[in-house]
Amino acid sequence: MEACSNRKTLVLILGPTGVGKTELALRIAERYASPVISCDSRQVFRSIPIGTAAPTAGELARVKHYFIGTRDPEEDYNAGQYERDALALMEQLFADHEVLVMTGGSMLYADAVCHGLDDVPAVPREVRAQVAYPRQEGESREEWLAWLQNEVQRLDPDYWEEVDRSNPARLAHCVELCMATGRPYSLLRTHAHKERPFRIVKVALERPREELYDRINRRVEQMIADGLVDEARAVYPMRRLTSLQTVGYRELFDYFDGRYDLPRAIEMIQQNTRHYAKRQMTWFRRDKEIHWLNATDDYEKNATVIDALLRGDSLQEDRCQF
RNA sequence: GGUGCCAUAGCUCAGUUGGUAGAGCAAAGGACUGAAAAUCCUUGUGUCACUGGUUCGAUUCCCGUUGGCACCA
Repeated sequence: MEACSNRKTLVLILGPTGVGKTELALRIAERYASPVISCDSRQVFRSIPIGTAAPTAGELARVKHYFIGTRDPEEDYNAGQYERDALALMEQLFADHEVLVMTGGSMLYADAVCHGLDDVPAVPREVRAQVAYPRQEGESREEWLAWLQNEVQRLDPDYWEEVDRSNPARLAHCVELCMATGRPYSLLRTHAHKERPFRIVKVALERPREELYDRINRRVEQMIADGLVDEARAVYPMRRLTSLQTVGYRELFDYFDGRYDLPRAIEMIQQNTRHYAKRQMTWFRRDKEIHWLNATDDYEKNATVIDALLRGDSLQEDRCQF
């Protein structure tokens, strides 16, 4: 334990959307006099606070937050950028904090902070435009997928052996990087886990499926009552942007386009949010570093567990290697 | 009241010339290294409304019952 002289600790509060992360994070942050560092790929953008369930003005006033509404939806933002931004920020903050609280549901962003992504160059927008669907007027999804498959086979046969060949997002990313660098993407994929100069304690909230889904359904109703439709209408002209490929907006864009009526759009938002929560649970379940907390327990009980984890007297958690 | 049509998965429906059934959607499980609230993969849940008959065997054919729809009164 004395080998672990560096006690700087990041407390990462994870869990599916709607489980109750925000309130727990605020209280833990207050308890440790830490700001809250958001780990959310959509709350970073301004103009879309309602649909992304961003912290409210009241919550933002309670505790200093980072990465909430700090980017323009027009910007390309991604997990790699977030890794750099978050680490730079934490380096500063650790100068006068022993404990920092981070929370959010963006799985890849959390992994990027915990062990880093491979070092890959940024892909110029022109290259992305060449690969993006549709490549020309009238191209079908099938044609695009077939083209991506061909390109990956040609440019990166090794990656072809391991990719999910029916997943256009994966294939397109490979093609973009091959085109941008002139080398196979698989050479960049080392999956080396970077070491961080601080300790990481990961907790995640869980609650019974039925209860979670009920909270999600009700939260969507509340978002509508809070003005989500107007918020979506305001960003409708930018609907093609990556930042707006987001649950709560796509469905309303379809409603604006006359694909279905508002009640149907609301049902779709609820359903897609449930799907999203399910994917998050699948991801987090696999992460053996996570300590699970019952979201239905009271705050005091969960805070006590977190205190214990921070003291390092947990079963196996003291994985500090400094 | 009469006649006709319908009743099959959570929903919408297909189907079995008699050998206990399958699609879409919902749902569940999974994958995941720069769009990750994205993207993709896998899985089929059933007293085939109820009762009786014919039959080796009925979800399928026949009688009746119940419920729904339509038309006629």
